[in-house]
Amino acid sequence: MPELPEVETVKIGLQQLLPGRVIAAVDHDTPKSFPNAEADVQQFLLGARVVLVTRRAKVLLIELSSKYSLVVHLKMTGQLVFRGEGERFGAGHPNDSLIGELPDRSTRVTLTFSDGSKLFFNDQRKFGWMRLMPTSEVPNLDFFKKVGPEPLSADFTWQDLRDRLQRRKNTSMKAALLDQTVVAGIGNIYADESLWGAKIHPSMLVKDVSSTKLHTLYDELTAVLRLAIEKGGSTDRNYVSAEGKRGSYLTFARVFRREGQPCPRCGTTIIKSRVAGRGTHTCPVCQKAPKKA
DNA sequence: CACTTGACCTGTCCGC
DNA sequence: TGCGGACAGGTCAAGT
Repeated sequence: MPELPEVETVKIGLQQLLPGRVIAAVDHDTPKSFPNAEADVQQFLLGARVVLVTRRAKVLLIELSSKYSLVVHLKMTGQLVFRGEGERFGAGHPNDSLIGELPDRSTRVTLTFSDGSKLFFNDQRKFGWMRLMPTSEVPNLDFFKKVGPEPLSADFTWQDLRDRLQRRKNTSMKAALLDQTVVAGIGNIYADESLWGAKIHPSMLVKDVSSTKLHTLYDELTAVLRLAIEKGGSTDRNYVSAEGKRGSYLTFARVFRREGQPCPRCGTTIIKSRVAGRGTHTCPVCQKAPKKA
């Protein structure tokens, strides 16, 4: 579900809401969603204070005063929603919350803070997880050792994008952009949106795309990620912010989920196909398909 | 090694 | 209305 802009939006919300709160209790259902030893929970989670909330790639890091961190991956359908004590508002409430009473049937973990407020980890498909581990060991996770640079960091240049994509020269542009070891945080939505922006067909092999096009892709990718963060991310069905609010980027999307509608650049009907095993949206005129091999 | 495909889960939508 | 199959924004393991 959530890609970089969605996880960033959740992080911004949690960083405003959580630091200083002390964890008083935890409830969870499947070990898959919360794969932590009970002894660690007792010693390093309960009684710990939240110090800082950060993000790397699509992963959230909730740093605790115990020198442990809660590492959270929302995968496809995860949500992290905060509720103050006594708050039970749902859809239609003035705060624009998308979801209702919590916990609900997708709630996998509930953290209760000493002031009565709660953080709910919901995950319909159970792909996501919330893992407690020493903060110092987080960078040693396989995922973090392999993951590529943050596309919005100040020192990430178009040449970096070009060089890293070209490590996957024989694969499609779409597969290369989705590869988290190339660049961190890009998923299906922003891959399609940025490739449309740069007029690159997702099936084009990386080696067949010019440097000029890759420079344009860098501009489009960074712009679309920034816009999406500004709009609070994309809500298709599941995603909500830490406050339970929808993101509005899809209102601005040019091709994603817009099959059958006109291309905003040339008016041709947007089509949906399958590239790299994923639903893929393109303008058949703006994005010229490579010749079949 | 580089690259692709299937598995992990639940819910929803679409066609018959 | 019911049922089967395809599909959904991510990542791994296993396959070619």
